[in-house]
Amino acid sequence: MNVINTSVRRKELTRLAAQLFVQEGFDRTTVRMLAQEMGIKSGSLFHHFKDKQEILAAVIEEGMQNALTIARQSIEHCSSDPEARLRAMARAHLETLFTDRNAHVVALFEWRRLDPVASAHLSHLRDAYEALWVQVIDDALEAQLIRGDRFLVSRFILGALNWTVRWYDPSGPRTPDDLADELVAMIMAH
Amino acid sequence: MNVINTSVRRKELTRLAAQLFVQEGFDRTTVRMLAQEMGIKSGSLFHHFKDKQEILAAVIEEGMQNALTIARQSIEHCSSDPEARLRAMARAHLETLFTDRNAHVVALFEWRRLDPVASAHLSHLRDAYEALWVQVIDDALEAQLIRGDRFLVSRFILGALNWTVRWYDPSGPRTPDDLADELVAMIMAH
DNA sequence: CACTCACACTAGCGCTTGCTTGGTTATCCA
DNA sequence: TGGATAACCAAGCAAGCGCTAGTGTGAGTG
Repeated sequence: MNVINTSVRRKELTRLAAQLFVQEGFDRTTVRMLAQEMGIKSGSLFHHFKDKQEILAAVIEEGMQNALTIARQSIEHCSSDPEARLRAMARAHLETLFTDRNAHVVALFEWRRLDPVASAHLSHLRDAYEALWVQVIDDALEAQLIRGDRFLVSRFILGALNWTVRWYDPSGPRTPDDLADELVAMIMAH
Repeated sequence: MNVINTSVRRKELTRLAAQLFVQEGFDRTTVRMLAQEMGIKSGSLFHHFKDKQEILAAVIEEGMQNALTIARQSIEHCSSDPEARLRAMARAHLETLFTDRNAHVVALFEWRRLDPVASAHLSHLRDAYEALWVQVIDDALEAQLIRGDRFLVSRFILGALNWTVRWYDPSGPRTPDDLADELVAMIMAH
């Protein structure tokens, strides 16, 4: 009954749960469905997670940790040029969004199903992630790469990026990097 | 048991349902909760709607019809200048999004709960609405007001606009029109 | 060998769900 | 005045829900 996914088994179960949560939505996913997908009986599920809520928290935490790691790496291995950093951040966002799609869709659309304790805990991770964005956007604004109110600009950019999960088709001709570059080009003041 | 909201009573019930669906989500909203909010008993609810699904469809249809009406009016009462049209469209989108917020949040986030029949029917309304957008964006692209791929640009813009329901605070200092203007300014190529 | 412990099972409890039934009341037009 | 009709209610059914209790088992450890 851990807060974070220690065992390999639990990590795998979390991955399967994420898939079902995306497919059916958290509320419609029953513990019996989860158990079947995991190849066990519904009672056995509660050996790994203390309740259904904890499965949701595990899914979201897993996704957030990955996103944070990748975003930090992208920024570090990147020149200090504001445009390059903005592009790198957008690429990293979309990359995590689609390599780890299930977890992120759950994080975006099932957040409100978290109980207050888990929500408070995970909010810190989300804030840390958004802080990375704010800094990159601030730099871009200062360099006059883009224009506008820093609060609104960051919301619009994140909105446009997050909404991609609703329409983007990974099997289509466009790569996530294409999307990122196109978005940056669209908002840049030449 | 109508497809569209004919009676005044049903329209009012639909409005109340929309509010609850936003507050709790469709799945977590029970027919007993709905009935209580409407001031009737849960059984009586099925005199107005044949099942829970139909309530959802009524909510979404109501919101879509309103959005279409307002968007069409905005475009008509507007100069043919591409920038003015783009701005008008963004304003209309945000205006409906916040005057009729509940219905639109439901449409955006509970669409997948519709049964296939209702979904097919309502898809036509949604397509008609998006067609308005595509035309305005095409004009803006042709006038070189904005740059980029028409498909991606329209997705990004709608994404940024739709995502506002997740963070915008109507009691704050910014009006929906402020948001629309800021977004248009952000993506315009000066 | 005895012991622990992770993991799984069976069985089912207590409760909530969407929805139905059969009957009552208020309204309105012929 | 009478009869249709819309709107409502009390009661409850069948199914499904999250979760618990108690048990079995096979692998690793002293």
